[in-house]
Amino acid sequence: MTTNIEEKCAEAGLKMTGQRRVILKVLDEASDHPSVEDVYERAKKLDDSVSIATVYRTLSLLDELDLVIRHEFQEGYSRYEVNWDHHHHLIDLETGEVVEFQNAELERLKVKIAHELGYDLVDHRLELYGKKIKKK
Amino acid sequence: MTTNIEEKCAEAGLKMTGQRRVILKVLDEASDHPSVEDVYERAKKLDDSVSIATVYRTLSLLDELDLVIRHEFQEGYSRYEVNWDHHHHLIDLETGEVVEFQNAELERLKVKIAHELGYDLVDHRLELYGKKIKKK
DNA sequence: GTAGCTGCAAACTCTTTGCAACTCT
DNA sequence: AGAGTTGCAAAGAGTTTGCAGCTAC
Repeated sequence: MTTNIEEKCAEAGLKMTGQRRVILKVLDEASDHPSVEDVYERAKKLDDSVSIATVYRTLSLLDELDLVIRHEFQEGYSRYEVNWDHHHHLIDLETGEVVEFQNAELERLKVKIAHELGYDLVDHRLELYGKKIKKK
Repeated sequence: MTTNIEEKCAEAGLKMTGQRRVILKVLDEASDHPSVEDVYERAKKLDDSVSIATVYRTLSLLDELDLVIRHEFQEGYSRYEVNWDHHHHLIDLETGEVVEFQNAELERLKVKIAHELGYDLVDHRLELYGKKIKKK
């Protein structure tokens, strides 16, 4: 069984090596937002010939192809996720947990703001940083 | 003449050394979003005894005190600006130029989104990435 | 066959830190 | 006087890269 992302790599003309297949599988199955180190650790469990240099190179490639999104949540390193659907993130300042959300009003607003400034919107990021409301 | 930011440093109990005064002056006069290296270069012109280690240490301190905002515009390094007023950024993908903007509707929306997810909003960032609309 | 991919290790960039000397308050 | 601050250089973290060998197509 090939993953959707694997098909897109083939379309882009990438050779499907064993290491890439493993890295794509890890990304495909990740429900979180793994760091390069995370991807490397998970990939090694499936195939310990994978090196961290290949993980870096593969993630850079996937980022260029827009198959993956690179995040910098002010942590000093990058985290990645498969570019399935468009959404944003709320980072829990107490636990580091990342909550995903979408909001139609926001999508409309951001295009409007960019146009008012004289720009065509190409990309954007919204990150909310918050603390869980305590139940009384 | 003391800058506003210098007064706030005094309130926070920081010693006002010559190096700090120069770094604060550089930040106070910056109308852009300088990197650490930028701040260092500008400070050195005013007082070449300033070291880059002090620039790093000072900017970290100012960030903790919320007198300054640290940005990571997906460039692999940090950029800073004085925390005068709350606003967001549109980054021109062709020139790297950074345009600042504010939007009341957005402010309302972000609080609403956080609450719907069960969070109190502490901080947030919105970055738009776009290309200038060409005049015909 | 060959262009592209890999692991390894070295190199690179950005940032932090230990230390002895110095300086605001 | 003394705690805080500094420059320097070394170390640390994350990431990139040159190279020789390997592999998908």
